[in-house]
Amino acid sequence: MVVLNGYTFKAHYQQLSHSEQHPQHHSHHQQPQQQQQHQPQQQEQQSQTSHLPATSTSTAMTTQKSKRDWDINDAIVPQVADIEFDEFSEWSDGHMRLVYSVHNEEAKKHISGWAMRNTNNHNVNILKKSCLGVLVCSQHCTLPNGSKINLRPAICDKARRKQEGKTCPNKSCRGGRLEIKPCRGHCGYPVTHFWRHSGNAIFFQAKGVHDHLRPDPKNSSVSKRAFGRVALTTGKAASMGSSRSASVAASKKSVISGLVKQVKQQQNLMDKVLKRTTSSNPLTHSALEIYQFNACGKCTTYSHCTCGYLEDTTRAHQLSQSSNYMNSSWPMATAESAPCEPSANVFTVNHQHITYNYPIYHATPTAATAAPSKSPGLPYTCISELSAYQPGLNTQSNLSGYSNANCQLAYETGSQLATPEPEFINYSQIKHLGSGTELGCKGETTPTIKYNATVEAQPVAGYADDNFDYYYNRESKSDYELQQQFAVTHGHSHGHGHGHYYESANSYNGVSYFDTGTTAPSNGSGSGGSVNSSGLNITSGSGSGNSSNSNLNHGSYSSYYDQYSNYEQQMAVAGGFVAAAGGVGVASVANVANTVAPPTPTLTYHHHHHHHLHHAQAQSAHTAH
DNA sequence: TAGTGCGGGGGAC
DNA sequence: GTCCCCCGCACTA
Ligand SMILES: [Zn+2]
Ligand SMILES: [Zn+2]
Repeated sequence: MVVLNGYTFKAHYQQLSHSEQHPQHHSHHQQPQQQQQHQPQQQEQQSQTSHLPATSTSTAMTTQKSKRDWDINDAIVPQVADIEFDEFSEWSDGHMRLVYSVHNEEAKKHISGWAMRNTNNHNVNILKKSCLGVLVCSQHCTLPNGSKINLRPAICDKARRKQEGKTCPNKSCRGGRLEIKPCRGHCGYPVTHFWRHSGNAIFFQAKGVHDHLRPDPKNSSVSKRAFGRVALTTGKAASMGSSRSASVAASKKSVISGLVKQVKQQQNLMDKVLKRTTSSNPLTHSALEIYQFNACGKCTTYSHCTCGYLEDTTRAHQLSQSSNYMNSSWPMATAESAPCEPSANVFTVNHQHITYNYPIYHATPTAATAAPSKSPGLPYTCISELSAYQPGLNTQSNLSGYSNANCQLAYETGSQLATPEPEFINYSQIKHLGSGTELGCKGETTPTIKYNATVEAQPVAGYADDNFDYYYNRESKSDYELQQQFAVTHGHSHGHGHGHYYESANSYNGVSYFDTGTTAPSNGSGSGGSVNSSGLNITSGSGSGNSSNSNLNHGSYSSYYDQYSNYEQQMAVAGGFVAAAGGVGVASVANVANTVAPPTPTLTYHHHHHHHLHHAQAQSAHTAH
């Protein structure tokens, strides 16, 4: 099952929606990586295309809204039945959300075919990764099999540095050097993946559409040659993995397949962009879908955004002119910088960096006009396209955290691989969120908090079989929303330079980490969580992660396991929900009656600026005040 | 040796 | 003060 933009896409629905828009695509199941190299990207691709937003796509889909409408940053994410887990998608692309079983080995490892590297978002509960793009030849040479150099950047910084500048593995290439073609698939920033463990599920969310081909696997012939393991003879197929003893026929065959593969990938890549240009009317169904599909929700400009698709014939043209892969940068460089425009009274979601999050929606005419200035020195203009959204249309798309806003960002193609990427609620913003103030783009100061669950303009026919509606679909402000609001308004605290975000709950104190392999401890007994009623300073000795507490799960992904498992279970009983991104402390759930207000998740920020305290120490110091 | 995640902290803003 | 992002550490495969 796939959840996209607030909609649930069961297999058949995916097919349906897909066939409606992209009849050429079918099954959404991904191929194993091995096969990937030999098969067109189509099938994988479709996973992405089928995730085109749904807004008004079809009645079926609209009515399919379910408790699967979650965002990785929701305080509460749905609980998913075992049978509903998605198959692992190695090449997920586009804005999408998947739910895996905690027993899914691949999911547990947070792997991806794309070169995704860890990004420190200072949120131990949500793992963020950003795409490193691909390694290409500076000469853009062509391999004997007709394809281009398209290698997988090493995840390890050191290893990657060694890769860069190496001579092109293509023997027929003169002077080519390997260089990184950074991913800019998410409003000019790298595509990001988010992982979060909760209950019996692993929640995965991807943001952005890769603007580059899938990198060859590390063990590809070209890769081996490039990095010194295997020699690649000029006549041999490069990335197809043909053996040295391959016959001429086999060689030709692989050459062809190599060509076919990359050409198809390229085609798909262009399709991803071109399809966004097919409609020039932002209000048309497809345009709206595309909006939702591509918008990062934070950036508000689309005129130059890599995510853009509106009207952009120029870009499309340039794209189509590019050879096998696009140039190191998008044609946006030639685009004009569009001024920010006020948005209508529409909702959007604030995806500021630093992530604990409850996406912040703002519905102010002027809110979405600020320039995020995400990356200093980089031209980054924002225009809200939200005006395309009429409240009556369907704001459900916002539920997923994606607004129909785009951005424009042009920055140097350098070795900068980090990910200044649009994200979630900003801690500093949280603390400004008070009563009904509003917060616009980064840098603005007048926010109105709206949560995923509450942006809906039009109540959707509910699901009688669970409490989803109760929490998510009620027209009036729900308890859930109130909780969330409380959480946020109280979640702020000592926002200082370096620290981490922790979620805590007023009624909680207890173990911080669970073994992902086991069920969450029953009514957790506390192990050091200390909570104060203000929610300002909550933590536990184990709060810092895997370093200081024997209670910790030393699995590499234990941190992403929801801390609120107990509560989650309670909620599961009560309403089929899983409480969220818990930070520190889970505790006597008994106090948190299932029908009563859930424990208020609060955000705690540990100040470490210029201090070298361990978390436990930091906490003591902190609570001392 | 590389992949992975955690997290300190410099420094730009 | 905020927070992007570089970097090192620990651990694993
Ligand atoms: Zn080359
Ligand atoms: Zn990418």
